[in-house]
Amino acid sequence: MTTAPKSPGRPRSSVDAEVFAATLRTVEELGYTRATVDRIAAAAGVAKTTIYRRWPTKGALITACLVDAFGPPSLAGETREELLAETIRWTAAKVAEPGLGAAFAGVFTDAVNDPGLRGLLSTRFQAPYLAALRDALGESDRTVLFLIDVVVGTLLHRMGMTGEPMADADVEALVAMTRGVLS
Amino acid sequence: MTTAPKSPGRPRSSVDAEVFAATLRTVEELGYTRATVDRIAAAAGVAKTTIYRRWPTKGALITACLVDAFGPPSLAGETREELLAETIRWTAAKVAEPGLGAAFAGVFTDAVNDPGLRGLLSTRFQAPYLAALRDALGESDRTVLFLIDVVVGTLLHRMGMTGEPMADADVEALVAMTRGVLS
DNA sequence: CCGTTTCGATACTGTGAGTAGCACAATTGG
DNA sequence: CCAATTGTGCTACTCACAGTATCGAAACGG
Repeated sequence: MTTAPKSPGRPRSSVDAEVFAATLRTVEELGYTRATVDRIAAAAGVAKTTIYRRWPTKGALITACLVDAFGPPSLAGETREELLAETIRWTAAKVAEPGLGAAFAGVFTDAVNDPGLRGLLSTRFQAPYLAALRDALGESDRTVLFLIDVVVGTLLHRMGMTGEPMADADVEALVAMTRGVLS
Repeated sequence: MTTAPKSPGRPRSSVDAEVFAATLRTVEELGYTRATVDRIAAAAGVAKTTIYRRWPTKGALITACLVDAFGPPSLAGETREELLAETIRWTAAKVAEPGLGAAFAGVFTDAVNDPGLRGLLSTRFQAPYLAALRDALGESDRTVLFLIDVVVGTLLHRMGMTGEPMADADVEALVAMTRGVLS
């Protein structure tokens, strides 16, 4: 049991899912910058203060939203090459989902000059995938981090420069290119 | 002669170089977000209004600063492989220069949700390199754009996630990985 | 009923981008 | 020398948004 039903007082209304959905909806509609916390709160039918009671900053909210939307790492594939290829395709598909890519790029953007958010993003979001991939591929942290830089960096750069997610043909080029990285 | 010495009135004081230097200095010292236009102006010994008279937005200022700092594309190398490798090393070195990487990542970040800035960055900064590389490598726009996404995306992702530029060994891994992309 | 905690609403602070207006400086042309 | 013109510094604004404070009301357990 992870739930501790011991706490007194009014329980939290379960609106996390609604807030996450409203976040992605708002980001998809207005972009990351114009998706203000006020607007997200309004879209979720919730007071802004409620959001700030659960997530200390906008970056933390978006990070939690990303963690929720990406879900646990799915590691499928017979060989290591196939596993890596499927992971890249899965990442590309996630980034292409409405709102997700923009939210990712936006929070990443914010993180560049915000060490706190950078740590949060690195710990809560990237770390699980790093560990899972390291074990599944049997590669060093350094190699896996390099692969993450390449795959995520490429996908986000495309998204950022064009406003559109990467086309399937280019995703396959990415798959082919990274094949030689595995030891 | 591109200069038209025909204009009446007080000439512009030549402070562009000083402003660019102050911009990089301030970004290096305080990071992109805290490098406000007020602070950059103060560091350059210039009034904020003077900056806004020359560059309409902060993004435009940083973009101009990047164009100035990166300079024209240097295309050296006997073979196409060597040319690409040298270009990647040159890009990595530029991104690693104090302030430049952070400025690049910051403006890229801003551009994600600002179509105007995205166009500016794409036209004034990326386009010349795209054209030069396309001609020098004899590859399609699509392939060169893919390579730019990979190289720049990877370097910026590393910079963004760690706060530090990519180490030489990893740059060489990037060089090796992209070797197979050329037709 | 009571203590505790959350919720919604409103109002607020703080920061930074970008603008307006003005007095003064530096030019060109007569 | 003088007028017209344009750039500069300065001060003072507007506006948007992140994040905070406060307070009455609501929802639980005991």
